[in-house]
Amino acid sequence: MLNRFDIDDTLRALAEPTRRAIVDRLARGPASVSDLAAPFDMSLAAVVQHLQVLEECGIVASEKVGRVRTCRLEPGGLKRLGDWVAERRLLAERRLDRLGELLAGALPEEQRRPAAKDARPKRKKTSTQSKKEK
Amino acid sequence: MLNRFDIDDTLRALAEPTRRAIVDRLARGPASVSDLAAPFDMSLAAVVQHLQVLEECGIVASEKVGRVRTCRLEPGGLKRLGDWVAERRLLAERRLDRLGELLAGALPEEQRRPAAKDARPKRKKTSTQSKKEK
DNA sequence: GGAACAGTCAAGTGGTGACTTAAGTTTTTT
DNA sequence: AAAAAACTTAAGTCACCACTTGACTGTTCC
Repeated sequence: MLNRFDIDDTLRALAEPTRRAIVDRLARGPASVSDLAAPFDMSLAAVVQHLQVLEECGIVASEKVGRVRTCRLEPGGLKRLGDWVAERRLLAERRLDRLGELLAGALPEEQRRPAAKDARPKRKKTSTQSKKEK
Repeated sequence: MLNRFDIDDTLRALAEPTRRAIVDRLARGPASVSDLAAPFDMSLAAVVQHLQVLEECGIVASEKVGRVRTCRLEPGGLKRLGDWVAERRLLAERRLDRLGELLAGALPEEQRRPAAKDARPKRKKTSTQSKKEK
């Protein structure tokens, strides 16, 4: 229920320099829409649109009082992204750890193939292996 | 150095479901281009293009041996994003802490950070340009 | 040698999203 | 009451980007 925000929206929101600059500004404290718009060389309407995007994915919250809308960072927004990143890093790192143990453990110095699913006959062709990347 | 990658590319790369799915797959271990492409209902060329994007921002690395290109996660890629997020979260949270202390009135003034500068201008007397010069 | 495999390259297309301007609303100031 | 401030909404434009197709290169298998 509380997770009506998904990571896709979050990442798309932050994949934009202007919106990231807004986040940077808001990390230092709340601000009005006009304050947020001031540094940018674009229309106020454009900044409002950016704010809508940030709000729809839960990174920013705002509240209107009188004619002024005050925006602030919503802590949960960045947390969700941080968690997403941490998850993947952990997964990949643990995999590497296991691989390391495997390598340290029981391997002769024989040339090792990357965890082949099926054993393929190593027809070693000693000739030039052109590794042109790119 | 190794920091020719910037956060903009990283975030734009991950702001795309297919590329995130590729990252998820690679978090479980290396895979060939065809392996990566298999789950998707799109051309191989499209997947290759996604991989190029992921590689250009340092999230994925790959190496070609024979006719097979094997891709893997580059740990630094996700780390940089994690750091970026953590920075902002920390900034925002510390601000909230200071605010909380301030409200509680529990601090002798000499221990306080000069937070006054941080207080937002309630009113900008110089209501200069509501319209930009452009 | 030739077929199948694994990927690469280039050009083209459609949709999305970041802007614009222009007109409207609500609140505050004078 | 009128004007100004601070947004808000809508409609339109344009560039970019995800994806396609098709032709091509290099490698492995029979």
